[in-house]
Amino acid sequence: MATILDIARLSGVSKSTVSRVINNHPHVSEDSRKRVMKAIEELSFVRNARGVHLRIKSTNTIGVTIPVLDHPYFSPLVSKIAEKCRKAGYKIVIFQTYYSIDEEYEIYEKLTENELDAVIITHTLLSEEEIKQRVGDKIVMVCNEPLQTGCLDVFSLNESEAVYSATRYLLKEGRNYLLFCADEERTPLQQQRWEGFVQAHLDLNKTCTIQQKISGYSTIEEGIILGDEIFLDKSNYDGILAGSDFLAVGLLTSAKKHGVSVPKELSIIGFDNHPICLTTFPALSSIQNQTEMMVNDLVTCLLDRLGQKKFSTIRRVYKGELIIRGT
Amino acid sequence: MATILDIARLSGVSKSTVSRVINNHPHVSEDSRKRVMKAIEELSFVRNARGVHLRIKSTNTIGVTIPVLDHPYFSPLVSKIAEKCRKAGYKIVIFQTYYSIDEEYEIYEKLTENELDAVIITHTLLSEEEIKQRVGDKIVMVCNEPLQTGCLDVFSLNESEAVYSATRYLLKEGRNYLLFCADEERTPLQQQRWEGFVQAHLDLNKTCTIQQKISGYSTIEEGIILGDEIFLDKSNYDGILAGSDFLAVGLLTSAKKHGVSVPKELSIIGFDNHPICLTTFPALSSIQNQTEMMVNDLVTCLLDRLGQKKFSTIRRVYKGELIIRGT
DNA sequence: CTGAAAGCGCTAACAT
DNA sequence: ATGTTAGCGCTTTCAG
Repeated sequence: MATILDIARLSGVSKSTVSRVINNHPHVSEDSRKRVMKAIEELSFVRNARGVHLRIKSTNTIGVTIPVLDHPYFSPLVSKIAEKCRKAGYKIVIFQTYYSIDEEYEIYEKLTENELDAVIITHTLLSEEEIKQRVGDKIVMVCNEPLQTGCLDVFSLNESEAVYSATRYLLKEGRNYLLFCADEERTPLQQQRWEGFVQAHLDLNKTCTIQQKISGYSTIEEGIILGDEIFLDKSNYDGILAGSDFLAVGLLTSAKKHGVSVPKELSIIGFDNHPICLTTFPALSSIQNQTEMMVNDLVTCLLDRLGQKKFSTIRRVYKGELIIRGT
Repeated sequence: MATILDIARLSGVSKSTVSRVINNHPHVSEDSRKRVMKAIEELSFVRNARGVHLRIKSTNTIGVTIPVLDHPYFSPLVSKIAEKCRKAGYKIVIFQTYYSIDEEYEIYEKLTENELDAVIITHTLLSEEEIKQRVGDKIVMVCNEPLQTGCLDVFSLNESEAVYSATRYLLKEGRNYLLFCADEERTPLQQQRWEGFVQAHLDLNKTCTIQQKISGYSTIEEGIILGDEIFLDKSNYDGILAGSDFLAVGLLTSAKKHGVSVPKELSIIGFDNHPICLTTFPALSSIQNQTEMMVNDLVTCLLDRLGQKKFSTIRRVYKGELIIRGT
């Protein structure tokens, strides 16, 4: 592996000049430049990023977390974030956390150890305070997870309101015994959703117990499995709030199999308004959120932070919209 | 930001000893260790990875490419790869290529510039030779893309055979005019699939023209759009080989909408055997591949390469299986 | 068990 | 326009 020193020697100039050429600095004679380029070619030199990073104290890289790569909601979300950051000239790398605290720790470590210039987290099992304490004055931005202590910049959706309106809708439609399905119940997001669910019941003078909540299901397969359990003994649920559209589709598939008629006997509402909603019969009702705007604002804010602008932490919440289709 | 020098000074030892403590080296007195730990605590020191990387000439990081994050086939695939590598003690980072050659170049650059110890590519628009020429003796492994010139280690699926058997099946069932849908037709993978399609026709003495091939569709939405075009003017296709299950589901949705009866008038076969196959009515026929085994073998091989073992390039192909359901 | 010293590859004042 | 020099933060011989 040739280094700039090798290039310098071969082309008869100094390291500095080589560096100038590599980085397209002005004030290099055409002659020197040519000789350097030739040497680079000959030795097939490539810059060693490790040296650069140490020297310039930056890696121009932003980390983005995702619970698991293969996720119908988070994949498109992170994809959007990534695209925006790239356009702003940053390299972006994606980390899976597997809903694990230890994985999260590792990412914050990468940040504090300077492998990353900033990280964007799309979900977390930690409190804002703990994150803040771990990363100090390094930049971390929260996307999608509704944290609210103001330690970090957070851009999130109004989860409780979305669920509230969906729940209220179902109850007003005459549904009496609803099931609430959470994905990973430990996150603040899921807690907010549950609160919306409970609040809607309260406001309409309906009772609602913790029995109506079930956690840990999110995929199509899991929806089918869960449905097979629920519908086998002819449950008395007449409405389900699924934590994701995929889960909802799995439930719907199972309901059909067990002869439960949707929406006659059972109503189902999904989450995220994924295109899959259009493929079922009847088409799946769902909740759509303004993720696009959320991502735009977040990245704008991030760039300001990276540009050393000073301002107090930002917290912005985006509204959801209930989309009623056939289920 | 405190450095080991600060720690050394505060604890009254040398940089070397601090380094030994940080890295859990033996031969450090209990006393020194304690003083160093105390200083680390006091100054809330964290190691700067940039210095480490430069010094140890490694980042312990493996890059994995994915065309786009939000992809029903690649997401689970990359997820599996990532998990295996992590278990082997490597950090892994994921890069989106957006089916763009320039993005690919950037990743190879990261490899040659030593930001990465190895990269695994799950698809490519380049030839093996060009990749090899760009990365030299750095490690790049190919997963899923059926390259065959032997410059690199490649682990791939037998795409042509899978499509061949599906096509043959449809033709034998009496279907006469099939449509072949490719995702991104420039890749070798898609070319192999097309070859399988053509070969099956040849072997059964059927004609087949380039008109029967269509490219650039892969999502549910695109399936619906494509279906809306095809079924509007009552096409005479009586069978479709969709490049992915999601595309197939979109097509199926559109077919229903236009009153095209499946499987009576039209047969559809998807690809990848995603759980979504179970959610349609009739359930979607598809092609299942041995991705699990492919990933295992690939990572094993990668670890050998990283462990400096010498052996000539490996090329392994895994068989697919046609799964006939209702469509 | 510990410290001194060299050096990984690069950039950027500063001087000329 | 170019070279000299210092140094980013760390690990690792080598000597003691």
